[in-house]
Amino acid sequence: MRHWLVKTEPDAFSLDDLRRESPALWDGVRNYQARNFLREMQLGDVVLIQHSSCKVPAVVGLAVVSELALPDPTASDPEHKGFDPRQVADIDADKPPRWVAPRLSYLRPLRTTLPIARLKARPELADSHLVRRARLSVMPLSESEAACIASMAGDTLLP
DNA sequence: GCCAACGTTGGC
DNA sequence: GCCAACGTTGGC
Repeated sequence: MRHWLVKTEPDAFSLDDLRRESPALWDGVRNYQARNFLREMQLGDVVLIQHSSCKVPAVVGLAVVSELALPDPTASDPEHKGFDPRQVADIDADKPPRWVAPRLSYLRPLRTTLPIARLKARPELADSHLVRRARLSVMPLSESEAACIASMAGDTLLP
């Protein structure tokens, strides 16, 4: 079982929104590295939800992968902001879909929410994607990184 | 295939 | 709202 971290803007879709709408399609990702990570997600993997672009950016809660990544329907919808005609071309050509979305099911809030500033201060996380890769919205956590976050949050990070 | 211009993300 | 750190686009 792997651990992942995903970012979401709470004004658009918060942890509470996920709780109300669980399970939810995690759509709208339009970055190739993030897309590759979405493809790697396995059923039962635990996903840390991080609020971004808000007053206190922080890891706030947990979800679990409840359906493997499927073609992101918002990418084939011309009415949608995330529309990408190449998605339609890929599907028509029987190629793997360019953009995908897994389904995530709400788990719980973290016992202690963890502001990004606190995470960035930890030497154990200095080499993590979170610290090293600006703007990446989907990333894996190593076991040791997950263990560090678990201990900071007073949470097992288990489903 | 290089790279300058441009657009976006997201912490601060 | 600023701006650094990116990723993408398109002319050449």
